[in-house]
Amino acid sequence: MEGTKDELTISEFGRRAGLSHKALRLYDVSGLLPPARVDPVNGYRLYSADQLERARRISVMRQLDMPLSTIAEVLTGTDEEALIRLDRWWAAEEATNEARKATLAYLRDRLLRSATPGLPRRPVLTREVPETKVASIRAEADQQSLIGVIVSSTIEIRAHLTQAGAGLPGGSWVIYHGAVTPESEATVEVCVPFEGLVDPAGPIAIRVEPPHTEAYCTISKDECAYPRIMLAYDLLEDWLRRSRLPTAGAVREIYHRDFQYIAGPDPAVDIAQPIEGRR
Amino acid sequence: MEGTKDELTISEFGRRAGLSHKALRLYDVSGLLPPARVDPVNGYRLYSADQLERARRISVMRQLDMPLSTIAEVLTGTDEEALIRLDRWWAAEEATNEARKATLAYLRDRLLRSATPGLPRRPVLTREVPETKVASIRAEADQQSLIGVIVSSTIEIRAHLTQAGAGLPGGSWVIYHGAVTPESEATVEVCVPFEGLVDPAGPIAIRVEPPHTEAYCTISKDECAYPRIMLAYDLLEDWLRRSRLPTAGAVREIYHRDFQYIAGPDPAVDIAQPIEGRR
DNA sequence: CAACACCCTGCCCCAGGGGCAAAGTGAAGC
DNA sequence: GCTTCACTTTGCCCCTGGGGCAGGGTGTTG
Repeated sequence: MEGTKDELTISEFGRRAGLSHKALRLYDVSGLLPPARVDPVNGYRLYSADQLERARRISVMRQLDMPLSTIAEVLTGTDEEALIRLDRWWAAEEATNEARKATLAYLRDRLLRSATPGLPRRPVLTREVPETKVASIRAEADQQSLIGVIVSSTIEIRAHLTQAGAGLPGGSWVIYHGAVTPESEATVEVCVPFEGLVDPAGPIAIRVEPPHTEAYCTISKDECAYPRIMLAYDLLEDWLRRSRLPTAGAVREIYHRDFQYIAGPDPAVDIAQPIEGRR
Repeated sequence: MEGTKDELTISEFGRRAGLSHKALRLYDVSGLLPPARVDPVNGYRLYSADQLERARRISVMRQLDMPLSTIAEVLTGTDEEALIRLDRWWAAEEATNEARKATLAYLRDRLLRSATPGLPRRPVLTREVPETKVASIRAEADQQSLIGVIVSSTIEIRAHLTQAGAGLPGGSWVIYHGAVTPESEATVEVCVPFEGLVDPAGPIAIRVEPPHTEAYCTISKDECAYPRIMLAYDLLEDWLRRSRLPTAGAVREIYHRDFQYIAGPDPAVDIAQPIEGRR
């Protein structure tokens, strides 16, 4: 025993703090909790009783599944600052948990739909789309930045078209040249149709969208959030597989004329897939 | 392109399912999602379009942070069964999240208390404890089994003492011969004091608890749950450090005479630490 | 002097992949 | 036929947060 000396060996310290000697060794080499003193002869780690408070805090934070790097950040500075950073981290955790809940709801729906097949609550239709002149911006986007990219690009294009005196028949769409999932980013192309003569400018390109046939499915703004929106994609793909029609181009989301980014139950967006139609 | 053939290469399949080729390779070797066919010449993995549904489900479940082994379990059998297992898993996740919330509350309290020092909301007192004859059961317990072990041991001892015709002055306590944290288990000793002459039986030992001085702190049943109960331990330890009195034995939780495992705000439990008192 | 309880470092292991290298392979263009 | 490009395979090392074990040093106690 150490008696009156305030130096604790690693296992004594670990016992009092609720940490294994393996964890303490790790926290030492990572700099999160270096011992007060290391015996230069032994190499023994010697902790002071004053370090118990920090060690216990670390132990509790690990029980919250907080990464060591985050713990190190949170525990710098005063306790008031630590409290603020802790609350901020927890808010982020709550947010991801909300996202998990939404994902769970989607998964349940998918399993239920498969359990009771033939329940296409929204029809998939086809239509002919005429040749259209569009101004577009291509950008890389991940799921976090996607909405921001779409909104800002649309505004930028609209401003350019208006300034150029072009006619705006309304509506716009986003072509997904790859899958934007929580893990992978992809190129998206924001398109705004117009009438008249307009020069390209900066990131804004002018091109002609060729005429085509597309299969589409209309959903509301409420159904437009990830992962709920996946249901519409599933529906469309199901229809395509059953109809045996080959696809002809990238999938797109078409925003109706009066679309605003405010939630609501009214039809507002088409999920569309160009197909090789009968001409 | 594969054309009309229903065999997809690994990257095509991954693109359609939202899974990386690394993940697919892993799911193959782990048996979670083996490809429909492996070309014996190439070694190329060839997936069928029918496997897309399972792959997408796996992808969504991974977004929920479900371990691969759990996914494999959940996805066996019919979709209805899968749904049930999914809900069961989510209920467990919710439970751990509730526990995290409680731990967060404790951590915030600890940081707050340290931020505004000198806030001992409950007094720590000392008292002399006379020599006492007790019947006790020692058992290994982790945090999950702890309450069950305590309750069942207490009942077992009480039954034995009653049957032996001993007098029961009431109350009981649990001595922690080690730390019971969410990670580590330890030996706990459930003690029931009695009067009269009783034989030991099975796991029940008879011994004399020596007279001692102890520092203690009284809390309510509400405050008795982990990790909230840690506050009482902190309080006691703080007091001990400031009083500079050496400890003399293992810490214990003393349940008052009328203790029942029903929540409530009334004082019900003493957290006590034997100390080397002035005789 | 031996036994035992500690302590150290170093190595391999887990999930769930990411990243990179070396090597084989298929199809398309020239 | 040859090159190029895209694609595939295997293999290895990396990350987090430790657990477990081996081999060797140390300090106290009987």
